[in-house]
Amino acid sequence: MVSDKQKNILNFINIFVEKNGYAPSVREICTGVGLKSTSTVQYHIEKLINSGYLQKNYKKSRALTVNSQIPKNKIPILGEIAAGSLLMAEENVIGSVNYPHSEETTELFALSVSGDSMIDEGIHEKDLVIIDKSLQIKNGDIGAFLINNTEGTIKFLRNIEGKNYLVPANKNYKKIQVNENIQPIGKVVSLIRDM
Amino acid sequence: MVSDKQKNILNFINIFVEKNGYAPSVREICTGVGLKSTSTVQYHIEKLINSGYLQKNYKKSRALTVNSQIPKNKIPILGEIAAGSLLMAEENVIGSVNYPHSEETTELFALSVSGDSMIDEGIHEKDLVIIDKSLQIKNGDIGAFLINNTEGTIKFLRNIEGKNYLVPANKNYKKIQVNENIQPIGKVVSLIRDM
DNA sequence: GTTTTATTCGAACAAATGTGCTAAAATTGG
DNA sequence: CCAATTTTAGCACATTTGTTCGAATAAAAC
Repeated sequence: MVSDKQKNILNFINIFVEKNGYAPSVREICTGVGLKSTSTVQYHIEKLINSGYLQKNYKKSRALTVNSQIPKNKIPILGEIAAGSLLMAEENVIGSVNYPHSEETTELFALSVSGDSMIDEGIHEKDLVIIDKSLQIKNGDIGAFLINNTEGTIKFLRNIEGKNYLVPANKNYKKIQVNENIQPIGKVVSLIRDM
Repeated sequence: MVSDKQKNILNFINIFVEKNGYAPSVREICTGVGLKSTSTVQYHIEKLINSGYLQKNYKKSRALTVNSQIPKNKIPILGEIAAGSLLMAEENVIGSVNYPHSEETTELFALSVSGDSMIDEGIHEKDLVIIDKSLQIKNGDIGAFLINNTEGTIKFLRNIEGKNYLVPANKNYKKIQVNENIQPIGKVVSLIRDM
């Protein structure tokens, strides 16, 4: 539907807006994407508008607005960690959430908490925990783990007498020694609860 | 430093950008704030630039950018609720945080939790609670309250035998009957914890 | 190869827009 | 009331900018 040149132009506009805070003029797009005629750019702009990627305001300068596809700062919410598939499979994405900090979102995802094994730490069922896959889980940290390639869980990681354990924050649950069936996913860096 | 008219103009630009996605022209500002001369607007724009509130690009149209004080979707974090001043005084804003939902932010603010009176609800010290001032606190809700115009606190609101109480979620604290010294601020709608 | 379609160019025009200058009016400070 | 400062206005000008038209070129379809 949209040609490479048009994607190119859309991309240029996006970058320009992000950098300058306002949209480029037709002529700035010209030089930006290597075209010599303003009407060529007009031609592509019209296509992009018809395809729903852009909006403009007749005869007003720098009045292009990009129909934002994916809002910034949003990270996927994963429902349950499906068997086998190690995370992030698009099928598992049940929504997205803004995350307060950090611009880079690739290593982050949110997991909806199930169960009450961390209740004493104030982590409730249905809370969203933000997990950073790039951060290693260290002794004393709360981390997300994958058990038997099936079940995702949030627990403390504690080293007791030289051995690593997943330790719940709930007297009704027991700690589990880390073995080959337990795979670390990432560190829990934040918690969001809606009420 | 900046006059009322200048604040007026800044506000107009902000609203315009939010609504249209691009900045207003000098003449649009003219009619927008009720001025008849473009040079008057120029005059104020220059002041705003010198004061650090605006930026512009010489001879480019609609190239005004507001030096965003509070980024979009970000809501102010209030440290402590100062005596007398009912909220939102700029002096009290110690930071800002993204909030996952809702575009409208005027009625929202975040409060850093102090104390452990709600620990059994999993609300910890230093957690951020998001408060919606426009939502009435109903029986059973967790709300933010102002006590003696001095101290801000998070508690359950519970109606017991026809009387309203602020009820903590911690056995070591006692419930307080709502009286004229207790003023509701808003409903707690979310919680954010960084770890 | 021919036709059709998509893309590009160049130039010119009109409108939108930022800017500069001077002077009047309003406000403030004494 | 007078002087200084701030604010406003009006107008003219140069530039930026979106738009239009016609034609040339390139790519795709037949």
